[in-house]
Amino acid sequence: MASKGTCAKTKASKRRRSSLPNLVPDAQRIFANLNFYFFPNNDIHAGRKARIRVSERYGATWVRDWDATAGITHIIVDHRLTYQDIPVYLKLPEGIPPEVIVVNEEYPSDCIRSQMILDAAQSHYQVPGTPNAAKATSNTGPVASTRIPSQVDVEPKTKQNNQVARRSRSPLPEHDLKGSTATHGDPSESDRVEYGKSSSHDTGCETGQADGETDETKLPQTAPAAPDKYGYELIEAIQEVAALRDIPLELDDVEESDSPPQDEPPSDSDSEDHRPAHKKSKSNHSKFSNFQCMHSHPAPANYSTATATPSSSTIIPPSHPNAQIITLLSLQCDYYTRIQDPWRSLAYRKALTTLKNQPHPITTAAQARQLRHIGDRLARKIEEIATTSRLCRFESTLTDPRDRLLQLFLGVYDVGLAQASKWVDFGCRSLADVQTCPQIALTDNQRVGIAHYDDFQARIPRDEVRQLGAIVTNALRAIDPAFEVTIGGSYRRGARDSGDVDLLITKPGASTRYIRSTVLEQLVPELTARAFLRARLAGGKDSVHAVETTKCHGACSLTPTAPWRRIDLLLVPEEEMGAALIYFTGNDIFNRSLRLLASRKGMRLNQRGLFEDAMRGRGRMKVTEGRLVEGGSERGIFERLGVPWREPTERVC
DNA sequence: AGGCGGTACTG
DNA sequence: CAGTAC
DNA sequence: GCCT
Repeated sequence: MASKGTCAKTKASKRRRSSLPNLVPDAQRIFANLNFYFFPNNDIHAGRKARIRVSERYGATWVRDWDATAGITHIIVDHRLTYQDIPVYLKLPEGIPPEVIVVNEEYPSDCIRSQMILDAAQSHYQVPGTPNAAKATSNTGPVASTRIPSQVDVEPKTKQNNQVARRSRSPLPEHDLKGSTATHGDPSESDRVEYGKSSSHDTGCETGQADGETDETKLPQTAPAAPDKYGYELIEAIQEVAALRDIPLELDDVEESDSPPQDEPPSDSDSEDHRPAHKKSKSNHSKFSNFQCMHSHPAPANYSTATATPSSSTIIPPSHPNAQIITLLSLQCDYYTRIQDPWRSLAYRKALTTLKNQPHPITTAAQARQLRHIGDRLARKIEEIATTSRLCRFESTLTDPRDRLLQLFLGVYDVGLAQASKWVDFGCRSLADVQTCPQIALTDNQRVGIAHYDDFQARIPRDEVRQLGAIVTNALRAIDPAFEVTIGGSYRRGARDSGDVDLLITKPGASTRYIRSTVLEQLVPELTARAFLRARLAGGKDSVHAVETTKCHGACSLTPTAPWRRIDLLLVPEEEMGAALIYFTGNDIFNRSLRLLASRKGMRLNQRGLFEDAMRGRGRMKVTEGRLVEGGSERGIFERLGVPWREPTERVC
C-alpha cells in the first residue's frame, strides 16, 4: 500500500545512484532528448532496472519525479499495470497529458533493437486499458523477422520498406483477431482479463497500489543481493534474443477453475492443478494420461504462432508466473534443436508445455521435479533460473558464432543441419558467401530459399492466409465446383498469423487419382500461369513419383509484388479427410502425442487413417499394415483412441 | 538400455 | 540411401 | 533431455 510512497521518497537517495550509464556512441543514441518516466518509477525490480539503465545508455533521461514541467515524453508502464492505474497513482485528475506517450515495457528494447524510434501507437506497445485503443490491425504487415542479429545478405531483395522489414517482430501478444474460429466459449472481452490484469476500472486503483508492492516485495525473482551488472546486461540481452525469436509461450495461465477432472471430489485430490501430489509417481490416473493429447489445454482463444522453425510457437505471455524460466529454457531448447539434438529438444518442449500450464511460480528444484516431463536435470536448471535469473549453460551458447550461423543457414528452405554445418565449415559467414562459395552446389530449392529468405521467414497475417486459400479454392472450383479446400495448419488452430499456408484438397466421392490429376495437371498450371504460384518446391516434379504423389509444396504470392509465401497442398480422398485434417492441423507435438498413443494401444495413426492390429516386431517396427479403423472423421479417430475431443484451437501443445 | 511420429519427396 | 520437410 |  504505502510502499508506493517509496518511489517518491527514495528518489533522493537514488539520485546519485544513476551515476554514469556509459552511453553508447552518439549515432546510436536513439533516445537522446527523450524523457522517460517509468511506472512504477523505480529500479527495484531487476528487469525494470535493466530497462532503465539500457534506456539511459541509449540517451534517454530517466525522470524521477512526475512533473509537468519535466518534459516527460514517454511513460513506460510495467506489464502488470493498466492505463487506468497511472492517473490514480500520479494523482492526475486531468488524466495523462495528451502529449505524453504511454507504452509498455517492450517498447524501449524494441526501439533499441531496430535502432529507431518505433511507432508507439502500434497495438503491441499499448498498455492494457488504453482508451480508444485503436485496435487497428495488429499491423503485422510485411514484417520480416530477422531472427539473427547478423545480417542476412540476400542479394536483390528490393523491398520498399527495407527498414521496416528488417525490424524484428513484436514480442507482445495481440488480442485482436476477433471472430476467427472463436470456438471458445469465452466472453468476447475476456481477452484481456485472462492476462491476470483486471482489464479495467474500479480495480484499477487498488490494483495499482497492490501491484506496486507485490512488485517489489514478492516477486519470485532474483536473490536479495543483486546479480552483478553483467547479470543485468545478460538479462537484457536475453530479453532481446527472446524477442527476436518467437518464444514458445502459448497460452499462459490456465485459469484455475476449469480444470478437467470433474469427477474428482474436491476433497483430497488436487492441490492446485491437475497433479495429485500423491505418492512420488507423477502419473495421474490412467496409464495414458501422460500424453499431451489427453490434456485439454485451456484454449488459447487466439494466439500467435511461430511454429515455423525451432520449437517455438508463440506469444510472449503478458506475464506468466514462470515467464523467465520458460524464456530461458525455450532458448536452450531451440539451441538443441538446431545444434543437433532432437531428443533433448523434444524433452525440453514437453517440459515447457508443462511449465506453461503451471499457474504458479516455481522456485525450487523439488517443486519442479514434481511436474510431468521434468526430471532432475531440468529441475536443477529451473531452480537456477528462479534464484539467479540466469542459466549458466545457456550463456555460452548465446554468443557462439557458429551457432548463429547455423541458425541463419537453417532458415533457408531445403537446408537442414547437414548442409548448414557443411557451409559453416566451408567458412561461409553469410548467405552471400554461400552463393559464391565454389564448393557449394545449391539445389534449385535452396536458391529459391535464399532469394526469398526474408519472405519465407516472415509471418503471414491470418487474413492473407485466408485470401491465399480463397484464390486456390476459387481456381479449383472453376475447374470442378465439387472440390473442397480446407485451410489447415496454424490457421485452423486459430493463429493470428502463420508460417505457411496448408491446404487440404478433396472432392467427395472422387478417387485420389482424379483429385491428383486435376490438381497437378490443371490447377497447378493455371495458378502458375496466373503468377500466383511462383515456384514448385516439391511434389509432382518427378514424373516417376508423380503418379502417386499426394502433396505439393510451393511458393505463391498474393500479388506479383507481394512477398512470396510457402504453400503446401495435400491431396486427400474423402475417406481420409479425418486423418489428414489431424495431420495437417497439428500442432507437431500434438500429432506426435496422438501417434505415440495409438501405437501404445496397438494401433497406428498416420495421415491416412487409424489402423488397428498393426503388427509390430521388435521395438515397434511395423510389420503389417493393420486394418483401417477410421479415417474419414476426426472425431471418430479421437473416439477410437479414447481421447477427449479437442477443437483445433485446443491442439496447441 | 532403448525409445522418442510416421511418412513423402528429391538427388 | 541420406537429407529435408511436413 | 525424460520416460518406461
